Amino acid sequence: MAHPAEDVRPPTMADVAREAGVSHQTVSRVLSDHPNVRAATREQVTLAIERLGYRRNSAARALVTRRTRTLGVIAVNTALYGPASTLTGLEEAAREQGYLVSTVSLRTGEGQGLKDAVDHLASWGVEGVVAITPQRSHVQALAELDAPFPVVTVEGGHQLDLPGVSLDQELGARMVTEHLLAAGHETVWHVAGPDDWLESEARTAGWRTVLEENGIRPPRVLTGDWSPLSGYRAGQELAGLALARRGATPVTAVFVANDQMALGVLRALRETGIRTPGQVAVAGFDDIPEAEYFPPPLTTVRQDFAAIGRQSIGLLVNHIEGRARKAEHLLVEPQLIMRASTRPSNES
Amino acid sequence: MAHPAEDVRPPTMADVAREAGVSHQTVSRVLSDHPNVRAATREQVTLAIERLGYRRNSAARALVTRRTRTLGVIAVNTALYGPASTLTGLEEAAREQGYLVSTVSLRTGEGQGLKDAVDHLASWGVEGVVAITPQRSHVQALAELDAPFPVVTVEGGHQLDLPGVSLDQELGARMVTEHLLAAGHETVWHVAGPDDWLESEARTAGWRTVLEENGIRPPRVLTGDWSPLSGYRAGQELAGLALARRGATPVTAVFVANDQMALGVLRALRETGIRTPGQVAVAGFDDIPEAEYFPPPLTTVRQDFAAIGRQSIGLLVNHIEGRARKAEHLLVEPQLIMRASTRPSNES
DNA sequence: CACGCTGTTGTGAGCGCTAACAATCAACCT
DNA sequence: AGGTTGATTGTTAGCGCTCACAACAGCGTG
Repeated sequence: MAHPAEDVRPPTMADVAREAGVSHQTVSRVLSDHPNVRAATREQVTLAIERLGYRRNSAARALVTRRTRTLGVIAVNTALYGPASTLTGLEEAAREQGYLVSTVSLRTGEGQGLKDAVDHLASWGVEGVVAITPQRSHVQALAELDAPFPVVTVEGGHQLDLPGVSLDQELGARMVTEHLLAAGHETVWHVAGPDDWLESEARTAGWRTVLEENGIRPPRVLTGDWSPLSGYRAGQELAGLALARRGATPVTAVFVANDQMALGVLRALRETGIRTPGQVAVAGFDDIPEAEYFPPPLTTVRQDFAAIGRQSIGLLVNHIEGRARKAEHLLVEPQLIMRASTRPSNES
Repeated sequence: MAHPAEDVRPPTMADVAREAGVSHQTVSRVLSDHPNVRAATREQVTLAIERLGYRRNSAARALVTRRTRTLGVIAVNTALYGPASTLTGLEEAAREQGYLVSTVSLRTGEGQGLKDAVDHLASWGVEGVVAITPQRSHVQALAELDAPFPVVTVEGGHQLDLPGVSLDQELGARMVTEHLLAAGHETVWHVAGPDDWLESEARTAGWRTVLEENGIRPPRVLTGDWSPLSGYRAGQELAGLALARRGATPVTAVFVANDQMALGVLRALRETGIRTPGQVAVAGFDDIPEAEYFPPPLTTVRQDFAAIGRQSIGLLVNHIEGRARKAEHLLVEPQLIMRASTRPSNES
């Protein structure tokens, strides 16, 4: 294996053909599992391939077939647990289907960034893109961009005619809220995520619906930005309300729109001397790995990110290969994880 | 099959050439910013490109230049905060340099998975790979794989002759340990990460060195697996030791090898009625976004993931473009973030 | 004016592969 | 036997691009 020159080119199909004593076309047939090749020939070729360490040149292949077998993923905020997990799911599913996946992470979706990302991917000839862009404005921008390939959204809502996959956020919120009401709470307060986010809207909607179904007038919604800090601030406000006790609606249960904010709420309550769940029950959303170790362990809603990834890729590939035409929208079921933070206790 | 319009092929360089009234070669020159093109001609071509919505075919380009301008990333455990953040940094840096980045996430690095990942990327003709494989066995396996392209490791240590970038884990551990000793603690206990991990080893080494430098015999090391649960277990053991009080080495300060385990330790201490930092000070490593909202806010070590990503890509590109030959190893400086969990209090 | 130079443009070949078609041969039928 | 079939293999022509080189203009120089 002495490499005298660095420039030794990798073997080509012609090299293999020569080595096996057949034509390059036969080599091609073996590689693409064409049925009409004699077993003996096939073996010759396979052996030659192995001897030379041959590997098909994907660029040449792409050039002639006009298929790059490459998918793009555009994601915002990839360091967060949710997007990161979805990414993993996407990537695995795509690899199984024989696609290469290329990711573009945006810090936070400025409109220009999105366009650049699409451009970047387009210039590499991706055949389709999955966009994890959970803000309404992004989905809007994406729809208007009119990309030259199919686009599937994750958590992109279904108001526009882009196909997509989402967790049933509303159902998740309903489950939490119902769980809290069932535990005997008179009402449930809510710390929502930022306005523009579709997940945020759906969770708030689910919460509101359940309250209204039970004839309860929903209390004022507090709003955060998903960060622990914003949760902390909301928690301080809630703590104030809980202690004041003169308002018509007592604060004994809070549904926080994600686990990180819930962490902040818990801290604020603790600092104010309010016991959880004794005086105020708290629930979150996402089930991040830390949630089980929060003080106290957090009741939350788990998302099956792997399933979301698999379904998105499935949908995208269907579009690419022309098996789907319309803007289908799939929902994945969430799962309620009950932990100590909403456990009914002996205290009032 | 009634898609008459679906089959319109994207415009080629020849189309642009015809539109602009020049040869395809001139178009190519404009596209690659060749200096010897008359300004007027250049404008003609640019206009034609715009009119037709032309885009260079990357496959054809790759075929003739033998450069795919694609990089691979192999990462284990991408849903964790650290790897996910590094990934973002890598991806941005690569895009800036005009490379496409394709990620392969492995659940947890079985040897076969690694080989498959390299194969997958190789079959797409990546020009180099960044591997975020922080376990010694992975790096070993990677070195033995002898990939047909340069490989740069992140947190891969420098004992093998693979170039790489790492945070100066040992320095980080030293900073924490010194900080705790300076606060007056007689000794510092340590909850380490799993054995095979290089980060784990380096953090333990840094801690041990500082103790020895100060003439303190390091207490027994507890070991976890990075998860909050394992930290919780270690915390229970430490709580037992702290309360027993008959051992020669008092438990008043603990350096936990990552924040998630520290969360578990904190919970165990709290449940046993031990106050933090009053009775036992606790420090972590990573500075995950939640750390600031732990009970109490956690002293920890912050890593500059963006810098790590940028440097890895820089190193890799240098190797690809032949500007670097030897297995250089870069270190990134950590930053100590001091919070309440190690704040000296009035109690002894 | 012949010569070389530089700047600008065009021509032709070929990267490594697949798709379409042609060629060959054995087997089978009437 | 002659023709038809089907399986197997080879031949040829590009895919869209870049590279090497040729061609030609305009210019200054001896």
